[in-house]
Amino acid sequence: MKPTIKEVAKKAAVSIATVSRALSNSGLVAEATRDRIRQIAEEIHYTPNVSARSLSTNRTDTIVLVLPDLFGEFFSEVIRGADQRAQQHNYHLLVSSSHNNKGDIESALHSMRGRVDGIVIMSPNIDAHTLESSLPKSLPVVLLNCSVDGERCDSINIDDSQGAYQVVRHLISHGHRRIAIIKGTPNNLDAEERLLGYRKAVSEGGGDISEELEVDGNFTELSGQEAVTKILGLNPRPTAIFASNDSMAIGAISALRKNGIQVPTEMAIAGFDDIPVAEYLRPSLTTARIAISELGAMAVETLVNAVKERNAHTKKQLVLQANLVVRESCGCSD
Amino acid sequence: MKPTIKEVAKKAAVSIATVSRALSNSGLVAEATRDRIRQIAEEIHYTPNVSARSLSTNRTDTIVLVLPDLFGEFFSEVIRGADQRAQQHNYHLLVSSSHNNKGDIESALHSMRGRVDGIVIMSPNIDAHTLESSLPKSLPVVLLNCSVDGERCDSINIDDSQGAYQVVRHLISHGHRRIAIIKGTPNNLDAEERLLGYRKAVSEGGGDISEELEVDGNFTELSGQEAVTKILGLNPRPTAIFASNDSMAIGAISALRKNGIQVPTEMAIAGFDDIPVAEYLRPSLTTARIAISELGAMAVETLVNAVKERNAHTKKQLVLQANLVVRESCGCSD
DNA sequence: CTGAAAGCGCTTACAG
DNA sequence: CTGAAAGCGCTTACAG
Repeated sequence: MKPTIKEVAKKAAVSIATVSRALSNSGLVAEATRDRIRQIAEEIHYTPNVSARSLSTNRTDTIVLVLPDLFGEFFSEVIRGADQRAQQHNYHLLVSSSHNNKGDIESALHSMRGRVDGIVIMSPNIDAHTLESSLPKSLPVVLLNCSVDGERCDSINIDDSQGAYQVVRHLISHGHRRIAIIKGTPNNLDAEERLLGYRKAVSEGGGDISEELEVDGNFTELSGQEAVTKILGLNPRPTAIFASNDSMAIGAISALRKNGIQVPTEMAIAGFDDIPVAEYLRPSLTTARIAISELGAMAVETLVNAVKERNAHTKKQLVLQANLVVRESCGCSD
Repeated sequence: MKPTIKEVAKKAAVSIATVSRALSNSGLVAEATRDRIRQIAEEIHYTPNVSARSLSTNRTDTIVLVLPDLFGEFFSEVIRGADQRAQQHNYHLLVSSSHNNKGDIESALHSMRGRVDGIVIMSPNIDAHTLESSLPKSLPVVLLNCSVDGERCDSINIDDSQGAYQVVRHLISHGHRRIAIIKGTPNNLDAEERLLGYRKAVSEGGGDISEELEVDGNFTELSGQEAVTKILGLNPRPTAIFASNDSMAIGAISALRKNGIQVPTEMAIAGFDDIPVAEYLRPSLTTARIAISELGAMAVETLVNAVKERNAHTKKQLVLQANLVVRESCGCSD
């Protein structure tokens, strides 16, 4: 079976305490002893038992990333950034999707107790109370796009309203006055904030504000496609669409093309997120860029710091900017 | 601090053995006792210490998915399927990217010892020897798209050559005789197999076989874009392009459009994978469909079974079919 | 610089 | 049905 510290100790003719110290670089061990122990450990392929170590040290060197979903490039970018940063810090990364479901979040968080040193949770559904009550005390937590305020956790939020404002403002400045929005998932923090940014830009710019211009969506390509049907039924027809994320913009463009409507000449479109594929579409997508993988990396960085500080540090509230990227789909690439 | 089994035992006035049995459903415990213990555990928010349990049981209820990379929709779909199935079986999912790097794979596999009950590894780089030697004995392993043969592990492979064959055959049957291929990453198993399928279809169909038609790529959008430059320089110019995956097809279409070349009328294109976004592109992408999330789910299913069988089962070699999906980009949607 | 021993918090034969 | 006790494999004060 798997060799244990005892075998190493026996072969090296030392105590297990010395083996432990030699292998973990802690405590003073005579160089010769240490080298001998290391070599023997190598020879018999010894690796310390992780559970035993964790039980002693009360650390797991593992963190978890709880995401609402794992569908699409947005989340894969978050994971990529998180994985990379976790590896840099020698942490293992557990991932878990909560399906935006209260029960799933609670059971996920519950089952993580003792399994991880800290938690990054992205839970944009507006349901602050539930989330707050199911968060473990005593364990470092970083909140990503959560509507929970309070100084108990570090948090990172995207400046959604500002990003949406910039995008719509850009459309306005190029003459559009009747701009539809495809909204994100209902009760979703990012969706709400982007809607507010849209409204602010439209009203400031003297554009049409009306409920019929605010069409339902749920952040998927399919919902973007479906929204277009409604938008094309409006009278007068809007001249531009702001999709609350890139996936819906992709779906929308697809549907417009199917209907024989040229983008951007007959209908301008812009999205939000700047997922990697956005620049490779034709027309390439005008959008509000957020550094998605950086978001994942920042979250992990913040969490690792919290773990090192034993959660006794002053909690930070970070905001990640979203920046307008003008490409072809809005028809005003100047 | 976190309550332990002792506190529960004390409050319930029983031994810790009884608490353990009551909470794990194992062993007979009087119903009344069990209910009382459960209630107390609930009250004081007791959760068993995972490390202690693992140390005793020698199980971790965790599996790991080692991927070459985390970039793009392909891998995110694999993770999604794996996560879903792992949750169904009450396993936790660790993810790790190896960057297709020998050292990273070894250290990843090494650091997993004792941390997981089993490993799913996708390592399409052709480097069977290294991989085989760094695989842990005694731990269940499922190989995804690896060129390792042998009956020591379960394995799942995509039928790449057959999929590529179908796609190219389709192009041939619609009159194309000069078809370029954008190859995948060098020394990558899937890339090689797709190339073989391409060659077989072209030669059977009486198309042009030549080295200049086989252009380098590395599975990224950018490389697809770059490949187009070379392809457009060929004389005579090919009438169709088979990109070895969808991401490169997206990059290729982007570059063709930039060059003012209409897809599919002036140049037909097909990809491989059927990533979710493929059907929402305009033109929508003709491709070889593989059930990507299903691949991740199958891998986990197979692994969980191996864990339950204590790895003493007969190992299976599974092959996942790829099926032609005809859409707009090849110009022959009939 | 090294060792003996306690302790981390569980599970599970073994008795009764 | 329940308890006492051994044992899982480490780490880490405490001595020396």
